[in-house]
Amino acid sequence: MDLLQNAITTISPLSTESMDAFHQSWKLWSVKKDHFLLKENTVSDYIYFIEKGVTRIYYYKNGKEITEWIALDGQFFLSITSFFQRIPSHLIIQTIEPSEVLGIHHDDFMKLADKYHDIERLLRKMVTSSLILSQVRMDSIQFESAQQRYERLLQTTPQIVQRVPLTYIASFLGITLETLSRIRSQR
Amino acid sequence: MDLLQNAITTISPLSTESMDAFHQSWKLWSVKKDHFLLKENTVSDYIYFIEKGVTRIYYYKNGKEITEWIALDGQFFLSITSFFQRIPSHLIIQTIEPSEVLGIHHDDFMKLADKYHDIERLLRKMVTSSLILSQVRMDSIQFESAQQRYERLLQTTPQIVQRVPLTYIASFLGITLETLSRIRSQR
DNA sequence: CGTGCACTTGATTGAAGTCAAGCGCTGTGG
DNA sequence: CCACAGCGCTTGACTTCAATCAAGTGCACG
Repeated sequence: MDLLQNAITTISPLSTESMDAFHQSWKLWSVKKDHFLLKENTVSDYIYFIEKGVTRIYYYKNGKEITEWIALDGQFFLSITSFFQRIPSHLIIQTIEPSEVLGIHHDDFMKLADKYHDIERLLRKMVTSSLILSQVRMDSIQFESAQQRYERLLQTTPQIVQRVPLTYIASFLGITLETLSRIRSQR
Repeated sequence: MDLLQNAITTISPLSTESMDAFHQSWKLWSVKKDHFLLKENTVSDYIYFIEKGVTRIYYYKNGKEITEWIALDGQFFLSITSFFQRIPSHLIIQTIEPSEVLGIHHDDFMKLADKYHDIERLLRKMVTSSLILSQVRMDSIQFESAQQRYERLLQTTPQIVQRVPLTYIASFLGITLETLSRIRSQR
């Protein structure tokens, strides 16, 4: 759990009391490759944190898989709309390596945020950084070429290419597998 | 100020004490058409709320104006990255009608969020809905055709077309003026 | 040993961008 | 009070980036 506690403190430090209460609310799952953490059309009750392993978040759009996010160790991930709006998610969350995954239930998180001001602040900061990330990603999708997006990925998270099949990476970058293949070949 | 108070209560109700303190921290500006609320390369200190009028948020990308957002009466707007990260913004905020604009300073908002738990919660909910909006918009840019994006705009905010020049709308939709013109002609 | 998955390569297509010209208001200076 | 400059928008010709469709290669593992 050290990795999680460390991640939390980096975002927004908690008092000992809050941290204790918060910390205890996380559950741990050790799952194998290709395990489903969230199935289609169910309400996503958890914010997850991946201690070890890789997961991808994807959904079906006109019969095709769209990878929305790939989370490597040390990252939080969730279905934003489902978790916050409490509506069934079209998203599917699946591990793509054997993984150690922590999760906190929506209701527990909200009760704690209500009880402890500093947990509410932590949540706000988590959402804020997610929002900033979302803006950066939108800009990337709108204005960068396929090539530039791939190169940005190589710079920010080079290990992703070693651990995740190209099909998922292509979809995550918003391009087809073929286009990604061509980009990779010409360098 | 009623419109603002109402908007706040809809997002997350505040206690009388919090609402009083919060309410008093907003300043009002009455500005004419084409007034700059935020200039390039300055830190954006305010979250704004438009009581009456229209503003657009834009920036320069390779010498071209990119309209990132258009805010009509009753909406909040801000430079997300600049406000939260306290870094100079490449964004420019300009009114495009004579407008009544309210704003709260970053430091005031943060002090209040620190002091009052329910104001922190309000801020969290504001950021959350902004995040959800950002996700929806990303999906739209990535998967919808120019035509579909225009039609979505017509459905969600039809008044925008009456009040905002097409150049800005095109840019807001992430398409060129020419493409928008062609879309509009064929119906 | 062969079936299928992960990826590559080639040919063709399509949506929207770019460049260029033109039209019709509107407002302002001679 | 007219003329013309410029803005807001339209229309046309051409280009481009990446998608789609279609084969094909090579490796992994059951």
